[in-house]
Amino acid sequence: MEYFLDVVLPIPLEKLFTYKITSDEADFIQAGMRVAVPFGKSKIYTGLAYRIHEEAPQAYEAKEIFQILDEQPVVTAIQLKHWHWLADYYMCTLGEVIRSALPTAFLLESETLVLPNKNAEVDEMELKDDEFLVYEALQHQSALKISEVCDIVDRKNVLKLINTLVYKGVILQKEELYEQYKPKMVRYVKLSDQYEDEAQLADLLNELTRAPKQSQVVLSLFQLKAKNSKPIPISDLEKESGSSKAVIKALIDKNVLEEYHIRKDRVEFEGDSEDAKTINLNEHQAKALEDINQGFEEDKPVLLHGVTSAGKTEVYVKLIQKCLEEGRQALYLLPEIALTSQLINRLQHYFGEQVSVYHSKYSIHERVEVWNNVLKNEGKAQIVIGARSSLFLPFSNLGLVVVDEEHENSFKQFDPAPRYHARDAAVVLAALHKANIILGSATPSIESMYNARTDKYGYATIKYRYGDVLMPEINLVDIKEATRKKKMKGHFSETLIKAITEALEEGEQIILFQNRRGFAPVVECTTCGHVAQCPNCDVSLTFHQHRNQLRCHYCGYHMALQQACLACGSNTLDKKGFGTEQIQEELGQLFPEIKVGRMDLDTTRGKYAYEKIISAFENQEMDILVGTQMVTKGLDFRNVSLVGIMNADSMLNFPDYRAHERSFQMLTQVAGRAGRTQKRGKVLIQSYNPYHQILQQVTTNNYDKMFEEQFYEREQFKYPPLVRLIKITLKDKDYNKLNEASDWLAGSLRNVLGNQILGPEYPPVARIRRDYLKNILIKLPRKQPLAQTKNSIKRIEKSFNAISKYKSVRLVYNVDHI
DNA sequence: AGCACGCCGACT
DNA sequence: GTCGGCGTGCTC
Repeated sequence: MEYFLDVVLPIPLEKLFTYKITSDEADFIQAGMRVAVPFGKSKIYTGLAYRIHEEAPQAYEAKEIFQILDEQPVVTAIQLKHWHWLADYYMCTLGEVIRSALPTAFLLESETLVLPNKNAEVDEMELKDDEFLVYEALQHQSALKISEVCDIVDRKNVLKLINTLVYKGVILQKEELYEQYKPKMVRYVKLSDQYEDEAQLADLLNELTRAPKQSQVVLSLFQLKAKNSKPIPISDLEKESGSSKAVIKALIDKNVLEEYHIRKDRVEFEGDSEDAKTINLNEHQAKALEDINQGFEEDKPVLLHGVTSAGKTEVYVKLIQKCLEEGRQALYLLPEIALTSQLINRLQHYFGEQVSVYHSKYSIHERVEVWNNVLKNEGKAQIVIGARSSLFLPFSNLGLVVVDEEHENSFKQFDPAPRYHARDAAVVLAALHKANIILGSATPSIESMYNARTDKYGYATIKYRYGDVLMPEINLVDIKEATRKKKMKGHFSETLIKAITEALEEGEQIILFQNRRGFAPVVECTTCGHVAQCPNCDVSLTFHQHRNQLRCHYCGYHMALQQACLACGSNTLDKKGFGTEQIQEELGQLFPEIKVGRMDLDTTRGKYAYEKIISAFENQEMDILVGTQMVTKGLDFRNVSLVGIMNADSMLNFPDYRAHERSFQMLTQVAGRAGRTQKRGKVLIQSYNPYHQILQQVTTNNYDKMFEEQFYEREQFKYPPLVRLIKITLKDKDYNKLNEASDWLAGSLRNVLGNQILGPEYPPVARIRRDYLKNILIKLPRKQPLAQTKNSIKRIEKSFNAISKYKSVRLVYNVDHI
């Protein structure tokens, strides 16, 4: 009997690939194990075992698998189900889901190595220059990677070269698989066994009198041993004895000390914790908890709508505690890693070492460890806090999902497929596990509120801030009027300057919100009107002060700021608009003696960059924090009494059906950072149009009014949640081909779906990274069967791909595009 | 997606 | 004349 294995490969192809396996392998392999398989001419890929069967493929001869990589499945059946749903719903392949779901360290690929042919007689005169360089390099090194060969000959394509060398018998090729994950080993030391004997030990100490450094090390070892009986890491011994690695190494070499290794988790919690039972909820929180549990009884997701600073976290902690008591795992999803550090501290305070963290700033090794801990249902992974990718962890027994700040757009993944919305995917995940799920926000998304009002979701609300703190006082500042009367200093109105001065005098901190990074978005020549453009994208370059550079925020292109205009040569360059950097600089001029910090994409690059800025601000090392939307997201600072929004108009005027909803959320959230203690906080919103309905709704904290109006508009103009949106983006380097192709595609779609098709249209930025873009939007009525429509779309895509001139045009689907 | 094979311009 | 560009087709 022959056995076969269907394998999912992490590539954007619909189909499974079938490999031949032996009957032993067939007995051993289970779905969800990783297997290394040959793919294409020479490569080895990691795939996921999907199904074992005995049906030999008809059209081709199946290859044999290369290696089984796991003893036990690393992916559970529930995960596979969930991933199928994702691939289906978000119109991508299972392979693409796997690619972003598995920690990259799990997906090893082979690398071609070039080895010298030891047996060959090489006539050096027979080799060309490039060939000789490679040959010579291999005399000193035992193997070269392809990329190293490229460096040696300074060329991009070395394939032909390598083939020639193989043909001439100079080199051999080998495919090498790398296991990327390596457990972290900590080095420990102990005294060699022979010195257990008192007499031997005395001799040793005698001997060492002439080596004071070494004898100090041995004495320190005894001191450490006396403190507790735990193994002694070399690093501790180094510190205790105050001597160098070399001294310890000498002792190890002399066999006085013995070195050994113990495997250690990279991420560990140290500290004390307090029982979650000690939390006392106030009456509002307790009522909310009751309503939540009511919703859970009915097996519904529940929306928790609590004002900023209402104490939602305590409610979550109670829910998590109950979930753990039932012996089930809990997942806490956050939109942004910026938020995790504050939350980790709070959760660890209650749940100690049961908390694990999972997000993209963790190293590939740390991710594997968390993955394995979750898979084995280890104690330390009972609660996982993480960004959207933690949805993919191998939970076996998930009991609760918390989606905090559920309105956040960053829950939707944009660039690589799967373009999923973590909140919606979490609802599905919870259903698969029969787990409870709670979505929390101070400003729920229109979608979730709609679901709550139509009884699809349960609903709980907290209308009062924790500890009876008052909602902040929000005032609008008309800067149109102020500008006319020339009463602005830079971007600061007199009102704002006065408020800042007052807060500083009181020793309080201030947050200033400016939804744009960099210094000035546009640099324009006042003589000829020329504006510096990105050569790869259809946008103007943004000026960044600290590096004196012009940068493109789409492709990362950058150039030094020119002294003179590139078009006409005059030196009348003027910086228009303003970003966080410029605000920071203006503050320096207005208030020279205070400390100003900045938090935006540019200042939060490293792994601990967020933590540094946040804790510096918490410790009041800065008086004012200037930031982009990052500062709006759930951060909790005690001493902030004033929040200033530099300009509310740019958000409101954004050309998008969500602009108003988003502005309301952002402004309400950032306002919520003010006055989190007894003193009532103050918020100033500068705007050219203070009578805008959204600004009025923000100042009166009228979510309901905002919801009614926005919902009405979406009903009128057919936008979600009343319809489903699928956006198809076409990309091509050739402008004319793109236009032709998108017209063809839109036309074919119209034949089937009629006036549900909008476009094709150019997006606001019509060229990115040298690719021209065009969008086609599909608006599907809620009741129209989704699966059927997607099938029609996929069918049309097939015909599209069959047209050879459109081959180079790439299609990107974005379901429920935001 | 990679990565091969295959056909056209700019250099030794 | 070759080298290297990238356009098309396939991967069990």
